Amino acid sequence: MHYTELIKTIKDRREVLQVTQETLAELSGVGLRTLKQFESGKGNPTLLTLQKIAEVLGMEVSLKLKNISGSK
Amino acid sequence: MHYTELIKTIKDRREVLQVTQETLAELSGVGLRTLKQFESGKGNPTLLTLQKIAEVLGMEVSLKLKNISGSK
DNA sequence: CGATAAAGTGCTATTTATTGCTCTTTATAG
DNA sequence: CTATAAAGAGCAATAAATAGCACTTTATCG
Repeated sequence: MHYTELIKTIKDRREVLQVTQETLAELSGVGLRTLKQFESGKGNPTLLTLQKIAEVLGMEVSLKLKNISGSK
Repeated sequence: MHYTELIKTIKDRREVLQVTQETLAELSGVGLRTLKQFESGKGNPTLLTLQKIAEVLGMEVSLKLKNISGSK
């Protein structure tokens, strides 16, 4: 997943769950400023920050192989 | 994927490809020190750093939903 | 139009990641 | 045991992420 895709995934997921940035920030323990920066495409969050955000949204950060045609 | 799993995934993948930390650092543009810290479990890399490392190893960082029983 | 809620931005202090250098530790091979 | 290669770690400078505060922008509603 490209950088902008990751952002969109988080953003979309948050909107599906109808959670505001403010609420997500509180629930995840990530600063509101950090979350805003990230979602507006201006951040380079640490892995920990990304994991905390993903966790609240019922998601997880993972690493997967590219190019594997049989992966689906 | 939990934090230690992510590290292990990178480490294992690097060893499968028989690439040293030094080579991976050069190819990815990430500092050797940073890579060493990460693999030894002492880092909290930025998303960009993780992406650069994963890229060279033919992998990618992704976000996926948890709890979906039918995901496999 | 004005009011409200949510998102985005400038500024800035503090913390932390990144990096190179050097040194140590841990295999592995001769 | 010695030599070599790879990985790990202390130290320190620099760059960057985090975070709060206040302000602006945008969208929605009455």
